[in-house]
Amino acid sequence: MRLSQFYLPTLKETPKEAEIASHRLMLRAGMVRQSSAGIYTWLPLGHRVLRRIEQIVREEQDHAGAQEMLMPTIQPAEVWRKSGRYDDYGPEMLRIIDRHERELLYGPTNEELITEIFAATVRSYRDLPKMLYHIQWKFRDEVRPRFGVMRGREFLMKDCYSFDLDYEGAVRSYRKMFVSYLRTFARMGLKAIPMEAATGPIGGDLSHEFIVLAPTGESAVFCDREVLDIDVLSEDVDYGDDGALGAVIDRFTRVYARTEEKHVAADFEKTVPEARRYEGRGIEVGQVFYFGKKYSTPMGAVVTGPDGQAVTVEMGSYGIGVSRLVGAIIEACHDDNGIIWPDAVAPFDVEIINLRPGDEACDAACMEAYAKLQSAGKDVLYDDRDERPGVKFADADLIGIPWRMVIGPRGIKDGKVELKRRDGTVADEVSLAVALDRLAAAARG
RNA sequence: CGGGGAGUAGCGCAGCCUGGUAGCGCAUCUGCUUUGGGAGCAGAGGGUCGGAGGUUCGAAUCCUCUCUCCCCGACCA
Repeated sequence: MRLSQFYLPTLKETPKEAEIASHRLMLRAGMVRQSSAGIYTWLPLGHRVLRRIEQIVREEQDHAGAQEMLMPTIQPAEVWRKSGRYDDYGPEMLRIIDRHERELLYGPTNEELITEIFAATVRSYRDLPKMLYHIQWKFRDEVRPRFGVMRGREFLMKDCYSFDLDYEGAVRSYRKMFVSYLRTFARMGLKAIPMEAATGPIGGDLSHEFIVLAPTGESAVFCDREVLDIDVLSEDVDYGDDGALGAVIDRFTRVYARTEEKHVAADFEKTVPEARRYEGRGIEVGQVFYFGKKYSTPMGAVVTGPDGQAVTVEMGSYGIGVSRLVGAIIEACHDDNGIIWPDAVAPFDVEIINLRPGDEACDAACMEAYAKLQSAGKDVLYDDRDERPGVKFADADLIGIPWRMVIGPRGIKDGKVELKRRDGTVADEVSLAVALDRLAAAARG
């Protein structure tokens, strides 16, 4: 993509409503525009990141054995009456009346809908277990939306639902999702720590929140630093091996890691040596619940068991805040000049900066790099704008593409280009050919 | 929902107290000069002053009502 053609309305000054880093940077980098309180338009740069995050979530869900589907945003009130939540959910639920005076709502979550579909279509224990998910926009009419996309009213969420014949099966499903969440967040370059959680209005008795450590997070968290160093990506997980899943989960859950609500200072001090105590703040990016028959009973999700008897299925639900993750990643990955995207979610892999458009040697080198990187499968942003170098550097820092190739007249006469990582780990002057080789070899994350 | 604050050009703001017909910086457009970290000069365009009523010869400014947005708190992917 040529930057001169790209729809990227960056801002030099910060709109005054934005308080926290991710919100400021998303507005300044031209990723989103606010439409009304807690509702955002995703501009091309932001949309690219959203899609990449969504894709990682999708791949890990599929890998864990879940199947993707798509439920509507608008739901009938009727199914919520059946579960008893229509009145319980309160003013957070956006209620809608259509032209026939039918009561509808914009879905804040989908337990009712999926359970109804399941109940209507699945008859036998032979069809179990099942894990079904979708990635769809939700609406919760928050009293006070804030922090940009981190607490919006409209947000993109992946929600998965598991159906099992018995408790043991439900726990197996829970474990699969637990491990897939560990992998999902790790792939995005995040340290997301599972912490014991309260179950809230969704109900149930087994739940963990996944918390990304960030100083501007909404929850206070306390954990053993040991949990920060666990690597879940280097080993390949066999989702069919319940023992292996249990072992991974145990490594995380045996050490102290709790949010404020569950924190007990005396336990923390007793079980964690002082040097390993981490106290900070975090952002909740996912939560997993086991809730048994809370919905399957009222909604009639019943299958025939092996003995011919009717069995009410065991369920769980598993959410990831996809749009919130965009903000959470920025909170965890930025500096004073802008965003520092982890490779896996970056909107582009490489940015080429032409310091002197119109200069024959610079233009030729840039076009060569642009073409070769693209044919090597890289997403390339080429800053071919007729702007001064300072403007280009400032914008590049702001939008935070992981790799940067700077091509200017000073270097090009010695046959050199500058190759830099936005995170500061690489800054070299090398020949164009060497730079291209190194970028071609660079992992995308 | 309790408490606080703000709506004036795309963004950031001044003007309001003490009414007299809207201004600054950045951005945008044109031209020239510049070009390795947000350039300089010259010129130009752009505003129902959130909205509705009222007071007045006259309202961005005073009064009443209203809408929207933000911040702190309580609640939440």
